[in-house]
Amino acid sequence: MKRKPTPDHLLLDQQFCFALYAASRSITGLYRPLLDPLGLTYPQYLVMLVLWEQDGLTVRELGQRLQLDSGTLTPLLKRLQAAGLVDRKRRIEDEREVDIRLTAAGLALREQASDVPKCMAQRLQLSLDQMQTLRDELKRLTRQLQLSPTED
Amino acid sequence: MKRKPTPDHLLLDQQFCFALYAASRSITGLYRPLLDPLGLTYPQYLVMLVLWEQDGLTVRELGQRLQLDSGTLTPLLKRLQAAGLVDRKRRIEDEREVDIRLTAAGLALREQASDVPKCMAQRLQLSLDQMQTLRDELKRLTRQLQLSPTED
DNA sequence: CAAAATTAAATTGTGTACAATTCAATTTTT
DNA sequence: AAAAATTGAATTGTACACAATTTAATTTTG
Repeated sequence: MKRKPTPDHLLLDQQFCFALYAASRSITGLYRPLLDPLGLTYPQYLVMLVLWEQDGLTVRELGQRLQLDSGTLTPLLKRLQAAGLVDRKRRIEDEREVDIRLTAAGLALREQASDVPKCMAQRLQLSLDQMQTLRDELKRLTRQLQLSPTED
Repeated sequence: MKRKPTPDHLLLDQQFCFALYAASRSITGLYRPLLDPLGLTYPQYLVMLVLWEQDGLTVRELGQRLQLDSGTLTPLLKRLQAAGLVDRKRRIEDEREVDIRLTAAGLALREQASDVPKCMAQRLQLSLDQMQTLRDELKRLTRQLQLSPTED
């Protein structure tokens, strides 16, 4: 008695989601050798990108930007603080909120990070155009998912 | 004295990699309500997909397929074993290797999982064609990165 | 064939992710 | 204004990821 083979739609190689998951981890791995010298992990680098863009955000605002909650951000930010890259202090206007500010060292690190995107782009072997197209499709996808989380 | 603004290439919204990272986590979140009833996490679901496709792989072979190492797989597989979905035992031919086999319950779960891909596809709001195109681009990207990890 | 090298899992340690709860501060209601 | 509801971080607990080390088994070499 033969066993039914796996239907096509359950094959790993058919899964859009695995392709995404694998690509995401692959790329994080590609960042590692670039970020190690800066003393940053990839999620920490993302936090720094946001702060370089706009300093003095609260944990909540950082979370909105990066789609991460306080359970992830609080310990991550404490590590950035321990590394001397950010300061954390309660807002005077509202003591519930914690203000995250770059230190001088944190701001200075931006210069060192300045080459990272170019290095990555080279390693990715994608044209700028391909990269933008793919990026925008992914952004659209993410936006779509966040608008209608369970409906449809 | 004005501070230099962040150069464009360091803006979060410009980052291809953040788009990928955010999309990946978004989609994992979308799987959660579908997989919860099966008692699986998303990475556990991926392991099950591989085993449904080909039963009796070693930890190493599973790792190759999913790009995960034993540090991730060993505890994950122990949890699947604790859930009664797989058996783990040393190979007789080579006692270093651990053979992972579906239990009857593990095999039976495939029927329940059968609708998951269709549900996901619906929620993603992408045509089958768009999904395949995007998937194949991501696969190509991952393959590319694994071929030339640091060179170029 | 015994020592050295290699290999496969497991273990250890660090750092995310994220659900759920807690705690304190602020707003809203009554 | 006091009680109730809400909000923002932090905390707790579970589950990945992944580098690095350890352990045991097998191969390769001298």
